[in-house]
Amino acid sequence: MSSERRASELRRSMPLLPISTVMQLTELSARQIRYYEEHDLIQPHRTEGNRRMFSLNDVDTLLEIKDMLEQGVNMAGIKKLFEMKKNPAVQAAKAKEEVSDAQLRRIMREEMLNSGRHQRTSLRQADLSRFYQ
Amino acid sequence: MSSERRASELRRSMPLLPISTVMQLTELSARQIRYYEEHDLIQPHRTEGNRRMFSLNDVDTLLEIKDMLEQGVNMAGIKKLFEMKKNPAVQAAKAKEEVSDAQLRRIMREEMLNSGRHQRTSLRQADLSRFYQ
DNA sequence: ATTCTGTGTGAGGAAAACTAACATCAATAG
DNA sequence: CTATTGATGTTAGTTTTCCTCACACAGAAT
Repeated sequence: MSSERRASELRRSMPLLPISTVMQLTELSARQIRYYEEHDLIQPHRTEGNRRMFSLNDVDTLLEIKDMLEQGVNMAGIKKLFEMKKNPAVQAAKAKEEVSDAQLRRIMREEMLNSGRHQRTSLRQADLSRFYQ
Repeated sequence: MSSERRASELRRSMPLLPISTVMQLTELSARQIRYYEEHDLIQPHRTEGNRRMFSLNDVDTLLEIKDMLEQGVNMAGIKKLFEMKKNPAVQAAKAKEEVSDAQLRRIMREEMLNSGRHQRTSLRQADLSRFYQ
């Protein structure tokens, strides 16, 4: 009944990684990573000495951001999509899997119109529906 | 069919963590971690700039080392135990789970006597059999 | 034609990590 | 009992990594 401590028990939200590691894992530049933080898409921890420390969740988020950018979505669009992900209506729909693509698109459109009174056109760059199956 | 990249796919042998993170994860001092490396119990990677980068496997190994030290095994004993772990005979026995405690102890004793012609007494500090159940 | 967006780059400064050396204190050996 | 060894602490001096801030720039949007 010896030690039960294991590195595999790591919480995905634990701040473990310096920016250099995250750069390698995501193939993003430090500039890009900091820019996305500036736009509040990630909130890495800070050490006492003000160094950013990233979690595995942060890495996943950055990979999603990279993906969307590569597909032509701009920052504003990504922000909206992330907000939407937190939306209880969307989450419930996704969880129950009782939505068709069309329905999900409608939910998303409503949410966008609802919260996007400003810069209404900012999402036109790409078809967002691609990002939810 | 979007991105399949995930931080959860991380190989446990990937060098991800700086020493500060490993210190927190293991509650070991930098001095201790470097000392164990000096004694070849871990082999962390190095960045281009000579910084140590640790894998999750390294963290696990360090936790094992800590465990053994706390139970009174000295470095020499830990080295032997780690060598034993790599021993095909022991591995096979463990894998097949067809060994009793007594049998495993005998295998280990033989291995110790075999490879430990020098400093035969260095392991006396603690009962090694505790470390294999 | 001008503004906005996302990213590159460089300067200057601070934090974190490195090696090497010496200090310490308990356990072991002689 | 004294001397040695083993594991760790501490400190000094250096190098690397990361930080912020500022300016540059190309392509897209207005």
